[in-house]
Amino acid sequence: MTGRDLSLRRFSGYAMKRAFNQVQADLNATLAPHGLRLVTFSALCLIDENKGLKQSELAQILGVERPNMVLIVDELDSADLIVRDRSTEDRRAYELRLTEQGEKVLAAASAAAQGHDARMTAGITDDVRETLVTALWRIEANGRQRD
Amino acid sequence: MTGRDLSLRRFSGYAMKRAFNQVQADLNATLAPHGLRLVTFSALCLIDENKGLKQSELAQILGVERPNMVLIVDELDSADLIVRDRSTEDRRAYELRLTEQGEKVLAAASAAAQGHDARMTAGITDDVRETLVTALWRIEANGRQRD
DNA sequence: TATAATTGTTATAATTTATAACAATATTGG
DNA sequence: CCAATATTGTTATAAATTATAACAATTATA
Repeated sequence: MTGRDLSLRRFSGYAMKRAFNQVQADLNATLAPHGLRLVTFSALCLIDENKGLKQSELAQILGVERPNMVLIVDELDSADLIVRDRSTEDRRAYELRLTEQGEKVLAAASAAAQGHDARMTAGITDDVRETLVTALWRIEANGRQRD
Repeated sequence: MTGRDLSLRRFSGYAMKRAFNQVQADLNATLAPHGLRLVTFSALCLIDENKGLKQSELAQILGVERPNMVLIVDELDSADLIVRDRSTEDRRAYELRLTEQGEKVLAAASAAAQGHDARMTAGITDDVRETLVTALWRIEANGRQRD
C-alpha cells in the first residue's frame, strides 16, 4: 500500500487531485448539516457578495453551464435561501438575492467552512499557506492562457 | 468579471479546485493524442511501476470502485497496452502488465505529461513548487485522518 | 469442512456534465 | 424604425462519471 505511486508523484497535478479529493469530501460533509453542498455553498457566497447577480453571471463565474445552473438555483430557491427577482432593466433576467433565511444559513455554513479549511491546513504555517494559494492561482492562470 | 469571488478566495480549497480544473483540462488535451486520458494514464504508470499489480490493488490506489476499474482496464486491454495474466497464486485475480506497445505509449505520454506539468508550473521556482507539493500532501493526510 | 471473505464481473442506478432547441426579450446594423 | 442577430432562462436529453447490488469462482478462516 505504501509508495506504489512514486511514478505519479512527480506530477504536481497528482498531489492536487489527491488533496482536493479529501477537501471536497470533508467540505461536503461539513456543509451537509446546513443543507448545502460545495456548489450551492459557492453560489450562496457569490450571490451574497454580488447582490442582484444574474444566473448567467453566476454560471460563468463558477464555470457551470447555464442549463445546469438552473437546477442549482432551483435547489436554493426551493429551500427559501434565495429569491429570483425579475430585473427591471432586462426582463429576460433574474436578479438573485439572499433571503433572511439564506443570510442565516450562509453565516452558519461559512463558519463551518472556515473550520473545515483550518482543519485541512492544520500543521501548515501561514506563510506556507500563502505560498500554496499564490502558486495555485498562478497555475490556474497558466492554464487559462491557452483557451 | 473581476474579483466577484473574493468571499470564496479565503478558502484554500477554492484555489485548489480552480487550479485543478485547468490542470485536468490541459492534461487530458495533452494525453488525447496518445489515446489516453487522466485515469488511463495513471493506471498505465502504476502498472509499469508495479509489475503484476492486481486490478483490485490498482482500484484501491487510485480510489476507484472495482466495477469501474473493469472498464478502465478494458480500455487499456482493448488498445493492447496491457495484458491480464491469470495469477498462479490466486486464480481469481489477474496480474496486469504492460505490452511492448504499452511501454512505448507510456514513454511518449510521460514525456508529454512532463511538458504539461512544466507549462502549468511555469513561473514558479523549484523550491516554491516543492513547498506547494509538500503542503498538498499534508492536506491530503489531514483529510485522510478522519475517515 | 462449513462459513465467510475476496476477485473480477455484470447490471443498474445515481450523479455530474454537456448539447440542442425554444420562447421571451434585448441589441444591432441597415 | 425594422429585420436580423444575440442573450436569458428554460426544458429535454445525452454523455460521462461515480456508486451500489448481486453473482460465480476462488481463497481464507473458524
